[in-house]
Parts: sequence; structure tokens; C-alpha cells
Amino acid sequence: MAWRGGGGDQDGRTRDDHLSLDATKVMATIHDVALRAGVSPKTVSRVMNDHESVTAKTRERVRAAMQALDYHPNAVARGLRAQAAPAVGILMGDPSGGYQTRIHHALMVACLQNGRHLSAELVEGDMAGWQDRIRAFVTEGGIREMVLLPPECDFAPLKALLREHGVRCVLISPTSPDSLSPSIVMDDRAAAREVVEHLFSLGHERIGHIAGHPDHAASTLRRNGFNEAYAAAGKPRPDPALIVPGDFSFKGGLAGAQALLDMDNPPTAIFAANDDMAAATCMEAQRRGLKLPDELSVVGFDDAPIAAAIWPSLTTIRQPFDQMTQRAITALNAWNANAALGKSAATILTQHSLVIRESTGPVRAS
Amino acid sequence: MAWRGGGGDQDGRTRDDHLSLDATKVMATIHDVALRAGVSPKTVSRVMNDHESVTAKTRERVRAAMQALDYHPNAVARGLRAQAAPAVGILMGDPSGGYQTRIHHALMVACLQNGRHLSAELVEGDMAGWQDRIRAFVTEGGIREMVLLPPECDFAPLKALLREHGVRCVLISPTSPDSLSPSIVMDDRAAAREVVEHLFSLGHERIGHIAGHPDHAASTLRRNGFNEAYAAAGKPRPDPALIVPGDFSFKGGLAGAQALLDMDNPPTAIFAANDDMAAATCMEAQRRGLKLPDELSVVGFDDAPIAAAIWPSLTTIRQPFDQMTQRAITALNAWNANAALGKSAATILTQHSLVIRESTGPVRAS
DNA sequence: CCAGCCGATGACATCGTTGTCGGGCTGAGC
DNA sequence: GCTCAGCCCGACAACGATGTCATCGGCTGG
Repeated sequence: MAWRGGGGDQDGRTRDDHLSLDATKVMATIHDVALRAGVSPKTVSRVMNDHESVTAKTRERVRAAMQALDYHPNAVARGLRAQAAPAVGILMGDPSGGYQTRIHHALMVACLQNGRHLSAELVEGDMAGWQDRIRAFVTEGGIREMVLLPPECDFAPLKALLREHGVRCVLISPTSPDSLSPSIVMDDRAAAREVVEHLFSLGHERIGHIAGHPDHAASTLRRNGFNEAYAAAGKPRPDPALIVPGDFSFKGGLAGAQALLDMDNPPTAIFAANDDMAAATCMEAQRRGLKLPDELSVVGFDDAPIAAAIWPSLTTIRQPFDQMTQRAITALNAWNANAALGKSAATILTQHSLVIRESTGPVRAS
Repeated sequence: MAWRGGGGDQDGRTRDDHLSLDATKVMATIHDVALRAGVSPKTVSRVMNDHESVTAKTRERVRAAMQALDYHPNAVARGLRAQAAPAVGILMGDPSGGYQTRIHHALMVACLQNGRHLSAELVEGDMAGWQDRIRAFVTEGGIREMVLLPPECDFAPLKALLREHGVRCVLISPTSPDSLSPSIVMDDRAAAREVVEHLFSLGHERIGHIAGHPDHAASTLRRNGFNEAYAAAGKPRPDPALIVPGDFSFKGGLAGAQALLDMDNPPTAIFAANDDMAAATCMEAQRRGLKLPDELSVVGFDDAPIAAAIWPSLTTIRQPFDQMTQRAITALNAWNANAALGKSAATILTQHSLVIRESTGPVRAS
């Protein structure tokens, strides 16, 4: 009985005893469980992975022992044996956009629900020797599965390197689907069209667009959707001057909004390619004394936290992050289930929705 | 010889061959290196950890072999042997504040520079059974070191649980230092005083304060610093009505700013306890047609990305995240170096700075 | 009644690395 | 020349879990 306790009856370990007073609870191993249940370690293992056939009675005894010892299998040892960590990898870069952070969070939730873990590695864009870093991440950490976000999910050398190391990838919102990795995408073009159609329905005709960062495929898709909406509605092509560049940043949004509002014939509505830029647009408009949404309607994209926080709250497109990450994990699980199947490179479309809030309203009669 | 193939030349493995065409490059093990260098695995290990004495010539041979095989030690196996993963743990909750995200990013950078890894686990505030989750994280993942952020770093049951499992913690900005874990803190009170003194120097007398989330110690410290500045300057206690509650969110900042600006005798300057709320304050002020900084000065806290992005750019306190996380890792390293030392529970103070931008200006003569 | 079979279980090896211990080699001192 | 110290280095085991194969029952069918 005693200091460390129970379960393992008395064990003679002194392994760490000299190391200070750490009453560190040494965790029970599969051997301890086996001993207590009066079976072999292998049988315990069988019970855990409910493999093959184990007598109900034995199974019960083992389970009881596990419970009594508060046994948790050691993931490190499992990883060693299996030549693979149970963790899903993800590469993180500059977090300032918020997009990456939200995906990361959603992925953690999805992993939690699937009994997995997430292991993140830093990748700064300008990093020299990124190959070695990735290699080390994969190789040392035993990562065999990864989720790639924009913009890395479009970086072919990275994908080649990962493939070379046998890492299975799922791509989130890649520019173009990859024949070897499943992709999780949303229909940016359709979403952008819905935005414009919503604005049309409110009577807007001159609509400005602040585009996204040119490196992200989504930027192009959203802009294309913007243009297509005109065609679909049988309207003439929009004035090209109404489309200004942006970069998904607040600052870029400010510049874009200024450019649009400085025009001789400014738009009555502005569709920014993400919420940060939309928020900046609201700010710039209010600074100029415009009343929102009466004198200017603004639409964002992403439904970031800021969209609901600011005033007026933003009409925006909700990206289904939960669903996207959930499917990403599901895709990895499925891949494991039927490993040999080469047909896994599916493209999975997720459902967005237009969230109408207070930043859009009918064109003011004037 | 060569059941598995020397030096990676031709190897006869078929382990995964049925598994599609994966030309998976199987990574070299310490045995491969040893074989190629003509030494025993143990010697290779010695070279890697530059332990003890190895002949320069041998060392050289081994290094060459390692290089030739592109050998990277397997962290999983090491972890198993060492009973500890090389990773530092961190608990992540709701990312919307941005604070956590920035720390996380800075920590990844610090880990990178120290050849370590970061392993994150999700902890939502309302989670039932968090004990089991933490236990699993620590126990299964082999985590022996952690960095705790607010508000978890003040949660005693959590710290007790971790201690019980022998996990070493470093606390970032805890409410009060812990006798068993080193803490990395900044002097929030002094920083808040500097903010107010800056405003005093611009001629402001009626200064509003939007406080932070009551659960965060920093909120109290910043408010106290706000009050102390008055005493230090020999001025009467500030009007209590000028201090309104907040919660570090954009939305909370909006509400706070509205409350302050709705007063009969509104303040000429507002000090928000973080940048999000300061940004909200700017937005609200501009919505009301106030010119910044002429009619209202605004100060934030944190130097979040938004501080430099919006117009006017925010005067704010820069929290030295890089330094804080760097020191956190250093503290862990030091702890390892002299494990038995109990004196590690130091409190490490980091240096903030007041960043003066465009959101503050002299009181308008009127 | 015995051969053969099948279902449940255990012994052993293995994953890649490192601590322990002892063996062998070298060189110095007598 | 011999011995012994001291330095390198390798054999072995161990970390905790699991795949492989053997084994040990008991059971059925001829």
C-alpha cells in the first residue's frame, strides 16, 4: 500500500526515487494489468484492441484490472511498434489571418471526437531548409497523416516530399484537387454568386469587390463568382474598376475600401473577399460618415468572430469549418480502413451558407 | 548480413509492398548507420548525444555515415526509452481572443529555436471529464513539460493533477506566482501606469477605462495601474464611473465605449484593456462622428496585429511574446539541467514597451 | 477410442534507442 | 617484458506494446 500505490500491489521500483520528492504516479503498464488479471500481456493487448477471440470471462477480468489500475496504454510505445504516431500533423504559419487558427481549433475538436491527436509544426514562408524541417517532423515524430491548409496545400514540392515519406494528406481548400490526396472544398464561386445575388435582390447595381490575396485560389474563385453573377442575371459585365486588389488583411481592406469610396461614382455595396477586409470597409465607411447599411451595404466572407462582433454585424458566408475538419479526419480514417484502395482521392464538397446580418440593406432611394 | 540491407543500398523489405505503389522511403535506423560506419549502434548513439569519449576518428566515420544515410533519430523510440516525449505541452481553448494564438505561435518559434516540439491539447472550459483528458494527454503522449496560459495557469486542480503526474509547468502571466512552477510575467500594473502617464502628458484629465475579462488577473492589474497613476501624479482618485467592465472581446469593447461616450461628461481619452476593445472603441467613436485622435484618444494593450492595421493605428503596450515564450522554454531547459534543484520556481519579469502610434494626441483646446 | 481440428492463450521476438556492464586494447611504469 | 590503469567500444537488456507462431486444451467425427 502506499505511496504510489495500490493496484500494482508492491512493486520494487526505485527507478526515480532519488529524484526529489516527486510523488510522481508512475503509470501502470500492460504488464501490471496482465499480472493483476492473471493473464499474459498479449491477452491484455487483445482485449484492448478487441482483436480475435477472448473468452468473455477473461475479457471481463482484464477490463476490471485495467480499471483498477487506471491503466492507459502508452501511445509512445504503441507508436514505436506501429511505426506511426497516432497524431495527425498540421503545418502552421502566420496566424494573423485568423483562418488558420480557426481551422486548427476545429481540427482539434474533430480529432478529439475521433480519439486522435493533432501535432502542429511551424512553417514560415521564408524558411530556408524547410525540407529538413518537414522531414524531421514526419520522420522523428512518426507522423503518417497530415492535413494541409492553404497555401501549403498547393505547394507541389511539399506534397511530393510528404508522399515520398509515405505521409497521407488531406487538403483543405486547395486551388485544384490533387489526384493523390482527397480534398475538402467549399464552392467559393457559388458562394460569391449568392452574395451578389443577395445584393441584387436588395436593388444594388454598382457593387464593389475587394479581392483576396492573389496566392490563394479562393480569391480567384470568389472574384469569378462575383463576375458570373452578373452574367447569370443577364446584366452587363461589371465595371472592372469596381474590383480592387486586397490581401485578406484588415489593412488591405482599408486600402481597398478607400479606393472604392474615392471613386467618382462609388458603389452602393461592397463585397469583400473576407471578413477582416469587410470590417475594415465598415470602419472606413463610418469614418467617412456613411451610415450603414443605408448608404453602403457591406458583405464579408468566412463568418469570422469579428463578423458577429462589430456594428453593424456583417452579412457573410459561413464556411463550415466544423464540417470540413470532421470530414478531413473521416477521410483519413477511411483511408486507413481500406488502405489498398487507390480511389481515395475524392473531392469532398461542403455546404456553405449565407448569413444575413445588419450590414446589408436595400439601396436607399435617392 | 544485410537482412535489411546495408546502408540503404538494396533492401529486401516487403513490409508494405502490397500497400500500393508507395515508394515510401523507409528511414534509416541507428543500426543502418552503425553497419555502414562499422561500429555498434551504441557508439552511434554516443556520437549523437556526444556522450563520453569516442575517438575523433570513429566519431567522424559515424557522422559521415549518418549524413550519407540522411539519418534522423526516431523521436518515438527515444521517447519510449526516456519515458518522456521531447515535446512541450500546451493547452488550447477558445482561440477567438487572439492572445492564445499569438502565444502559441511564439511558442512554436521558441521551440523551433531550441530543437523541441510543441504538442497541443484542446481544453474547452465547460468540458466534463477534463481530468481524464489531461491525464490521457500527459500519460499517453509522454508529456512531461507544459506551458500554461491564462486562464488555465491559475486553475489549481489542474496544476495539482499535472504535478501528480510529474509534469513540469511554466506559467505565463498567472494571477499569482506559484511556489512550484516558474512564472513568466509582465508588469501589467506598471504598463497601465505608463499608459495613463502618457495620456496625462498629453493633457488628458478625464480618462475612461474599459476593463478586461474579470477572470483574468491582468484585468485587475491593469485597472489598478490605471488608478495608481492618478495617485502617483498627485491627482484625485478618478471618477469610478469612468471605469466600465469589459471582457477583452470586440463586442465587449463596443459596449464599453458606448457606455463611456454616452456619459454626460464623456472622457477625452479611453484606455481599453486590450487592442480588440480599443479597436471597437475607435469604431464606435468614428461611428459617432468623432475625429480621432483630436476629439478622443484611444489606447489599447497587447500590440495585436489589429493595432497596427486599423486607422488610426493604436497606441498600445507591446507584450514581448517572443521573449516570454523564449524564457519559458529556457526555464524548462534549465529545469532539466539541474533537475534536483527545487529553487526553480522563480518569477521571470519581461520587458514591455509603450508603442505610440496615431490614436493618441493632445487634448483639443475647446 | 483416437486422430484431427479449432479456439483460447502464452512465449518470444520486434520496433529504435539508450543505460549498464564488462571486455579488449593501448600505453605507461616498473 | 609484464602488469595494471584507463579509455573505447560492444553485447545485452530494457522501455511498453503488439505481430507471429506455438501450445494446450477440449471437442468432434470416424
